[in-house]
Amino acid sequence: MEGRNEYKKGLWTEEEDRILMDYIRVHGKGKWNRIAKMSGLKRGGKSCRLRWINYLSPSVKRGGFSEEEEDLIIRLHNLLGNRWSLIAGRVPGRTDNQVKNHWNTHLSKKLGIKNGKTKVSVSTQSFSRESVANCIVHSESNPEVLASGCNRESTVETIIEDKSHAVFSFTSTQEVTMDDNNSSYWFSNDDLSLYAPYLVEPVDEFALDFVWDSL
DNA sequence: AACGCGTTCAACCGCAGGAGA
DNA sequence: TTCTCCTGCGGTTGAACGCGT
Repeated sequence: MEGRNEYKKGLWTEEEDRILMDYIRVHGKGKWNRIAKMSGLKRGGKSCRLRWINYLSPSVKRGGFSEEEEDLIIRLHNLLGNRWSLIAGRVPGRTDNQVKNHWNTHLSKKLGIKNGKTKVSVSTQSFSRESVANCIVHSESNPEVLASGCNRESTVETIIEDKSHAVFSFTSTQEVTMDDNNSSYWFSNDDLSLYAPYLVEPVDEFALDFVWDSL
């Protein structure tokens, strides 16, 4: 059906927009496959639905995102992850596609998030649960060695916490060194959410002393 | 002016789940 | 219960655009 080449693809023309608008104005939305057939458009139902929801609907807000909208999206994304429709549902006038695109092209860069990973910088190599000031990192291959260095891309394997420390155990393709005290590590957001949610969603009482580095 | 390259975002794709026959 | 149709979702693609050389 839609998989075959009987439907037009690509950008919509003004004429197609007008036809779809006129049809919906008279008959209402829904039953998109029927609309596609009855309106005379050579478009699939899915394409018609998407065009209406993301562009033609009067409830869609055009133009750039405000700071308030961005802030809301960031907070909702921390809470919900990539559940764009849920996020969009709480940002008036914005569609899931708009929110998703804006996140991928602007906000992920702004926050230093790439490929689902977040860069966490710590000022020293010890990590106190009370002050949450520092971070102890042990290498998987050599548990005795404190890891340091910049931009190490890592996968958290385990994290052990007691009252005063959190110990990340991770794999890394890079050699672990013991040099500088100014370290940055890349951890997947999933790992952080699971093992150290207070890093992903800062909580005031922990008085986090870390920086979300921008790229 | 022409070209190459990176960025943006509209649109597509595959899949899952719900509704109803 | 099973099947078909419809809708909605998240990831991906590619055309259009802007900018630097």
